[in-house]
Amino acid sequence: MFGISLNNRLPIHEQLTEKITDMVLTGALEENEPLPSVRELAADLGVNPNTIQRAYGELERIGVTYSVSGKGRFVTDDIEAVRRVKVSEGIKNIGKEVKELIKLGVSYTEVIEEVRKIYDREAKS
Amino acid sequence: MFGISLNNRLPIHEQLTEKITDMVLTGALEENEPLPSVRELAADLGVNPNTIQRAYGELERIGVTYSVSGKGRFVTDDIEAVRRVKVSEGIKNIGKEVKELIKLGVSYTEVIEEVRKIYDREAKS
Amino acid sequence: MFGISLNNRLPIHEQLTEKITDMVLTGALEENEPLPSVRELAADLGVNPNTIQRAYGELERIGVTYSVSGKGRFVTDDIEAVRRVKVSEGIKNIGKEVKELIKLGVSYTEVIEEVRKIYDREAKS
Amino acid sequence: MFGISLNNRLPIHEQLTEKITDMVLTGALEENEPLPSVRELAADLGVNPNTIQRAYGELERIGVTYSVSGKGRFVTDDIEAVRRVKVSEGIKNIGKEVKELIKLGVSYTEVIEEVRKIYDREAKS
DNA sequence: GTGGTCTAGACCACA
DNA sequence: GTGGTCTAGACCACA
Repeated sequence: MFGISLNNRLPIHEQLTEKITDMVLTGALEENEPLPSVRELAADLGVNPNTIQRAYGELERIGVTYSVSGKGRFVTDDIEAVRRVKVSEGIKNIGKEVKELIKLGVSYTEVIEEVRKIYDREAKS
Repeated sequence: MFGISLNNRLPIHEQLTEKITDMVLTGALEENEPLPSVRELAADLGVNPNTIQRAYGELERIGVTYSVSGKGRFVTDDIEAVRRVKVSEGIKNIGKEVKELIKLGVSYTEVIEEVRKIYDREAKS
Repeated sequence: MFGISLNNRLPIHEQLTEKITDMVLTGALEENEPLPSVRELAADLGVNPNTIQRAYGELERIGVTYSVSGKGRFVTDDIEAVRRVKVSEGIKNIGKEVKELIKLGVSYTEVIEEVRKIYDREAKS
Repeated sequence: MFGISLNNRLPIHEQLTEKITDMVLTGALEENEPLPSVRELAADLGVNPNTIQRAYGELERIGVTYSVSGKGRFVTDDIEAVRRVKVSEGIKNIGKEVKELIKLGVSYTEVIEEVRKIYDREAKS
């Protein structure tokens, strides 16, 4: 269903949260689209319902989904907002890493060079 | 002594490993300088000797320290090697983050702009 | 269960790490196969859980196993990678020994002859 | 004096034993040559006399030295015998490693190739 | 005294 | 129940 493989070292609930967020951001899940119920998804994935519950709770907390009582859970109607949050998180993380590299004596040019390489590689694929 | 605050969520042994690695890389600890003994540091930090032992074990595994039996532990005599490992780790991490941003539609120019900002800020301080 | 004899001079945790790595490489343990839980194996071997924990930690560090939180530990899904590491370690060790023999004046032909003998013996068995 | 650096992870007494054996085998120490006294060497190396005592004991046990009561310790008068022991030890070690590689599926030709490489490299230097 | 190993047992997050 | 972390404390080799 969700194509989630659980052999990772990350806690399952985090994997799920990440995966669903990813699907929302890539358009695999659309705005206001309903998500499977806790029980259904738990059965599908062969996972404890508590684990699904936890992932769904996190998704709601970070604004990826909303719930309508008695109806179920749905993808947010403002995916763009989620994207913005993710972008700013990513930039914050890069900031941390770059600071680390500065402390280690890596120059601006070297960092830029690395970033360029990645863009070249990814652009092709 | 080591100015280690243990209020983080990170396991104590990891905090210690990180802290000492940092001190080695910033020059606060010099090549071949002796580290406090397991028992001494444990007493200083109010922590169990096993926890120190574990951190010291990790430091040795990653090449930050070496131990001389019956004598104690010392900072590696090749700090530069540690630095190289840390740099390549940092670059790998940036790679991951940049890929993430590409997926989110952030352009090359925007990423570069962010990196430049950080360099400007850090260069001043 | 694991047929581990703990009468060696090697630390128990190292014996265990070695034994399990061996079982993985010889196919006695298959990819993604679950390992006994820390507590279970500790009881089986009459050894402290911490000692098992330590061995399991090493196995994870060297990529022989992975752990899924709340579920347990499993044999890596890429045994071939472990094999490659072990081969390169073995070759490095032979290198050291051969250098030693060269220093002692042993000729190329003599070393080769010894290697051939071992292959003959092992091929038969 | 003996050019021994003690920053290794090996116990000092083992380092000393190895170093002196090496000096005997390379001709740096000659047959029947006297060794420094325990006290003298301990002072020279800034090491506990017990440690020297222990190394000297091992050297005598493996036939590298002999002691004349009241006179001191001397290099064996049959260095060739020491060499033979070392050679057979080296061959035994290679045997172990080769067996390991056979278990890992490495072919005879590959091992030979590696040995040849090392000979080529060492022959030049 | 110094590090290395191990036992005994508690507590936590995760499932 | 399962792994991860930590405390408390013993014993050993090495110096």
